Amino acid sequence: MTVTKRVSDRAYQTLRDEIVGWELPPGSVLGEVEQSTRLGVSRTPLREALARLTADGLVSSQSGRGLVVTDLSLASIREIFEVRQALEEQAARLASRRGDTAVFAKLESEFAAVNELLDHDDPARHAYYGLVARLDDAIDAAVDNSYLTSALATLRTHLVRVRRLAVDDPARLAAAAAEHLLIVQAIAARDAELAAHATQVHLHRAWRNIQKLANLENSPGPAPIVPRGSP
Amino acid sequence: MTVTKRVSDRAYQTLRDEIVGWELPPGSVLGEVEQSTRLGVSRTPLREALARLTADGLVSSQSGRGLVVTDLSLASIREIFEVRQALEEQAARLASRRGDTAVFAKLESEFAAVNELLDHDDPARHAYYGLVARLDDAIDAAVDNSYLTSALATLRTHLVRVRRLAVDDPARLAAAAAEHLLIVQAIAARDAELAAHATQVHLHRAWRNIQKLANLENSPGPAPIVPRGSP
DNA sequence: CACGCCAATTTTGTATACAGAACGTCGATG
DNA sequence: CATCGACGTTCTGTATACAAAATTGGCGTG
Repeated sequence: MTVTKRVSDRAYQTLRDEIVGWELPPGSVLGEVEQSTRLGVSRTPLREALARLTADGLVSSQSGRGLVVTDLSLASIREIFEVRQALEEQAARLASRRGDTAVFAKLESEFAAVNELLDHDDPARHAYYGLVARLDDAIDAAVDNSYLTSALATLRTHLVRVRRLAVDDPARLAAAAAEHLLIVQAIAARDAELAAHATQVHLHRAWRNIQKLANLENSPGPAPIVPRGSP
Repeated sequence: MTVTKRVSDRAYQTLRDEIVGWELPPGSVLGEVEQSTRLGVSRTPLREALARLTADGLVSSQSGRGLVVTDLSLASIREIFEVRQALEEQAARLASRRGDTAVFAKLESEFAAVNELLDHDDPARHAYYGLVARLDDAIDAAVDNSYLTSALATLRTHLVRVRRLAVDDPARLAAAAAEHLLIVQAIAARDAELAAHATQVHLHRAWRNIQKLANLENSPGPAPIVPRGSP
């Protein structure tokens, strides 16, 4: 357990968790004095936390009128996925070349048995997402590229926020697990091209699934997935 | 001329320019009080500037002992290029699909006549790099993806710092211009695949050129390109 | 002579106070 | 009744003061 003693780090993590956990939904305005009193910290460390969140792209200064939580329109999710396509394909390629085969072989066996994880009714799918997180960690370690790793980290933060929109689809989850299995197999077999292509397939299907869900919720039109609003 | 009135922004831009301009070479330690007195600002806005530089990856906290300007080893440049491969290929693809053909056709004619720019002896190659910057801007506008654009912006900041290592090679500059020409032609012709491949070719050659220069300077060994030191 | 510990100083992290700017509101006037 | 302007409130941005932590130097001891 990494105990962060810096107050600004605690404020950052708290706000970040609240944003990705939808306790602070898109459009929420974050006044400095308001949040500093709420979190019990001074304005100085809070400003540092907000600066980091701005750098992450989780909040942005809406026309000078305070900071607001970035919205999650379908268009912005598409933008995230376009970057994700580029970075995750590259990560899959590099991991195939540099990764520890044994590590990915073990992950392969775990993904092969993922049905058991999905059967245990775990409302938040903690076991499954934990396995995916361990795959992400293994890829990060394999690529050994701090720039790529940090870029992927911020992307994943945004994707956790998106996840809320797509959780309730067990069929999609099982399909995603199968797609992950192919990616891990390719990396374990040091097949960079297959890993890259399998990653593209996975992201294509994930994006299509999000599009489908968005169309179901508020059909039709290019409207934002969630209405703006404060808690 | 965008006049930045915020003191923290001025401090950020000043430090950023000094870092990419090698006035603050890699390894320089940036004490808060030292820099705040030097720039004539208080510590609070300076800390915000340093936080942004940290987010950019230009400075990092070296084991708690103050902030230091990130070093530019050959390994770190390779990492930058691995991310660049992924993002610029994607940008080229998307620009080919979404770009304004007329804009890129005009840039195409300018790159075709780039020899004239390179003939005028401009020590800093301002005209040439200005043209490249306009190409970057056109691509940013074409891709219309804020996440991708901001990621490319930070990458380009690092690349300006790298540029110092590769300026003195007119033959390479002419070759790079020809490579850029092909990329622009492909985008103007809406040939996404060719644009992607031409981008890969360009980045491959640019990286090879940097490797060659690094080997010439301090052969052999995986040593950093520049020795660490303060000004 | 080397290793370790203690103290002094510098440095970072946090809090608060002050100033300036922007937004909203209330009132007055056309 | 609508619109424009001025005032007040509230916000961000900046500076400074305070506290805590870490490093460096020196001194003592093994």
